[in-house]
Amino acid sequence: MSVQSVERALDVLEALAEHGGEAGLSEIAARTGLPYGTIHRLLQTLLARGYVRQESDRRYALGGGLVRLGGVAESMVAVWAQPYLARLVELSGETANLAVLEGDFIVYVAQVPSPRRLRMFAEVGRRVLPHSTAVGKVLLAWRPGGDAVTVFERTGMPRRTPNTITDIQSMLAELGQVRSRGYALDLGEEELGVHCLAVPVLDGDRVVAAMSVSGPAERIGALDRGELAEGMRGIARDFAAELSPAAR
Amino acid sequence: MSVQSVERALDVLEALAEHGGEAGLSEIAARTGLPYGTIHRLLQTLLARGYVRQESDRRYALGGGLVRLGGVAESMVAVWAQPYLARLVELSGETANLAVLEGDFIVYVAQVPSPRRLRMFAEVGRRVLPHSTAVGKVLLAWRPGGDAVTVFERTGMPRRTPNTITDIQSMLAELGQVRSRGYALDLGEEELGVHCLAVPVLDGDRVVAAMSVSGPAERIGALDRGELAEGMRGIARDFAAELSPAAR
DNA sequence: CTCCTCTTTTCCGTATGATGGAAACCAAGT
DNA sequence: ACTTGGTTTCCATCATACGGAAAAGAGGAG
Repeated sequence: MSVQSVERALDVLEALAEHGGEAGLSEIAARTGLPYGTIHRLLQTLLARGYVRQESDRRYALGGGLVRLGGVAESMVAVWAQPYLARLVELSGETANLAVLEGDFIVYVAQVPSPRRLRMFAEVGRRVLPHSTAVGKVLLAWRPGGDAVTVFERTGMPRRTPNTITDIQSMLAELGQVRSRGYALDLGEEELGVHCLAVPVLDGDRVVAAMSVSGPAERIGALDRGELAEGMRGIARDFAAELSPAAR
Repeated sequence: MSVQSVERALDVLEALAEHGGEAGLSEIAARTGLPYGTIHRLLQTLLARGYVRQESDRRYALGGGLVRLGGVAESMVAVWAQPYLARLVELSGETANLAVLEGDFIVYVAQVPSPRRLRMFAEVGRRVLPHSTAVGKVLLAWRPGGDAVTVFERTGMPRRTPNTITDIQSMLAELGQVRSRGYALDLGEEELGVHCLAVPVLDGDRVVAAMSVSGPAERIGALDRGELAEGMRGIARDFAAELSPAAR
């Protein structure tokens, strides 16, 4: 049914990614539980094709080939998302966005703008830090364990507006709340006067993306959050279903 | 030495990417020359792991897993590039950038700013169209055959300034020149008053990235282009050597 | 400088697991 | 209902990946 060596090669790449993109042979062995000889052979193959590179201290790291494939894949996701984002716009009347976590940044990969005259636009491709956005909170709230903490340690939590949450304790509390109520808010924390509401796109219990609607504070404030979030979760679920129909 | 099934799985992924990220089984077979049964089995494996997804019309497409790995890999490249960009700044006195082609967009993945008071800054992560930048020209000039044409067909070539090259014939001539002299210029084609000079980072004869320096027209104009380009090519070569020491 | 330890790389006989041709299946159009 | 083009499944065969263990390197400590 499934090709063992390919699965293992993927295990190796994932182990490498989880180690921050760089690891020694033995660290990979510890993570994957595979014998040294096997890992080494797989790495040689990936190396020859440019999907892994070897540093001077003979540690291994993810290589440029993945950047290429990842880019193509990302542009596809944007296309698939279009109809779902359109539904979000219809539901809320506001601009809808799809964002993913890439490294430590939030990247907006697709958008459908609101039909209103006054509307948000966050150009597709823009990168922002996670702490000041609703999509960022969603993407981190559903991550395993201490992921969020380490991300914030690396990026810091610079103040963007007076409303930005800049201390890690408050943020962790916020993330807990986000998780329990199923959606995240951004009340002018990235830009004053701009509010957002975001929900996760879940594949099983793994978050693969976040969808949000954003617009001027007054209009967003006038909506019934619970109801809106409920509708958005439905759309996010449909989208997730299209992304991985019966995978795993 | 090398694991056959992994190599073939990579062939399949690359074939998919070259087809624009989406293809039927038989199209992949045509490209790779592998038997149907084999490809199908490999695809099932990649499918189960989320690196490929299947559309409702049972065609295959690159999946979300690649976005994740690609993101991690990209953030690594930025780190490795730092010292080389610093050398570029030292050489030119201007801001140095590293950019890659991601889908149809140019993405700036790393930057070291100039020490001058008046300096360029193009925030890392920014996406721009290729036709109006020196890095864009470089990345397309070294691509095989008609790649450049198809990219421009998809993106169009919107006028950014009076200097922007907006017609495809002139652009193809420009790319030929870029290739023959070994570097590309942007003379205020993306933004008036801002000039850039870019060189390719080559792995064998494949472009993996482009490095550029950019600054105010007067200062860039005062430099000896040939000499600067020569120095930059050396740095780009060193960087390429670090990226793939003895690969392929 | 030499020894010792830790990590990476190479080797090779074995049996596991990938292979691919061909047949069944499915969808869509005629 | 039939034909066609593409996709999925099957299975006997043997090429291939496997992994234990030994060799080679790289550092660090004495």
